[in-house]
Amino acid sequence: MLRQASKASIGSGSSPMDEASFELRLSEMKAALRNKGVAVTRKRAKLLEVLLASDRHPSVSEIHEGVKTAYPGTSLATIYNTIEILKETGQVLEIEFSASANRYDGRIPASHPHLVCLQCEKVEDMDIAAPHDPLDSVSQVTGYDIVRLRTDYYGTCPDCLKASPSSSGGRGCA
Amino acid sequence: MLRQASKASIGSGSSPMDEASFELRLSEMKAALRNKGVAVTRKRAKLLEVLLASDRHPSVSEIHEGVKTAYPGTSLATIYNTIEILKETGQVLEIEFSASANRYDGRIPASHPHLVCLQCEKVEDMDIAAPHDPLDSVSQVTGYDIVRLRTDYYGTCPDCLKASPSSSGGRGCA
DNA sequence: ATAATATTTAGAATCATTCTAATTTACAGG
DNA sequence: CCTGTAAATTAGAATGATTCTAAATATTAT
Repeated sequence: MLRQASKASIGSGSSPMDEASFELRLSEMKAALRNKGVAVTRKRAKLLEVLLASDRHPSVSEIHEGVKTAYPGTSLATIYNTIEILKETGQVLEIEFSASANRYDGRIPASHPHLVCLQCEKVEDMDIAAPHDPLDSVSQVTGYDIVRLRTDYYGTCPDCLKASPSSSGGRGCA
Repeated sequence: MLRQASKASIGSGSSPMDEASFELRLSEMKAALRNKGVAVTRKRAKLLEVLLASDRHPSVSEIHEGVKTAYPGTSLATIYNTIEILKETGQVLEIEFSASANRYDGRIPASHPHLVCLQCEKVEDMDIAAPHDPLDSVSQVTGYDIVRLRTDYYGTCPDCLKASPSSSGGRGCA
């Protein structure tokens, strides 16, 4: 089972993630890497921590910045490499954008909807109950072997609405 | 109102679009351009036809190829320019990818779900009934001014399953 | 220690997209 | 019909995220 279907909590989720879940996810991710036969180096460990510590759904360069605070010489390529491995092991969810950098969710690597602010480019989890396992039903009805669902809501976040109640600005993503 | 909420037709939609709807959409798009004060030049008219004639959700270069059959000297920039105007007037839906070219839906410019084959990169409309106006309810619950929803299902299409029943291949989009 | 392997690196290459500055086209008023 | 102004179009350069490459470094098992 992926996510319970009726967790109807409300609104946008930007909780700082409690210690326990943090450590649990961290171990899961490390285990997944080891499982695949790749080493959990210090830089990779730091990358995982940066990824989990942020509630921003960080981009590769944001992660890079975070890792560099501990290991200044780290190359961007290392971040891209490791993210690639995490994708392969299903330990990170990639949220694609064509007009700006992709964003990554390491906390909840399974498909789930997000709220994307077109103005400030915030990306938040939207932990409203999703329909009722759309993946399965869509697979059955369409004949596709559905492996991933992307659902993103785009608009202006309450903060930006307060700041400038104008409508669409910023990024051109659909 | 955007789309009726219980049109529960089944599976993937790749109908060739009947003459009547084609002409109707074409006029709508042309009217929208004129309305904005931009001319419907021959190249732009051809672009609209190419966009509507294709059930592939074509990319900019596919559109470019189509326009070039009628106007060989057409520049890529013209396609990008016109697509940009269409986006501004809400006459085309952009389906973003970071690992490959964006795709465009001129037939149904409002937000709606698609099926994306990870192997052959087919993009189909998924005309299964969506929940029940998610945009409004999400706006109310989150405080966002939601203007656009992206819902895409990723997997392997029946054709590709037949050809090679292996699992995930191809593009790395989420 | 040593050899074999995996990791990391800097920088080059790629590719879709956007920008720029110049050229061409359309067209309104004489 | 001509002419001037604005819009449309163009080729090519610039951008920016991502991927690739080949060399350097670190790790591990023997």
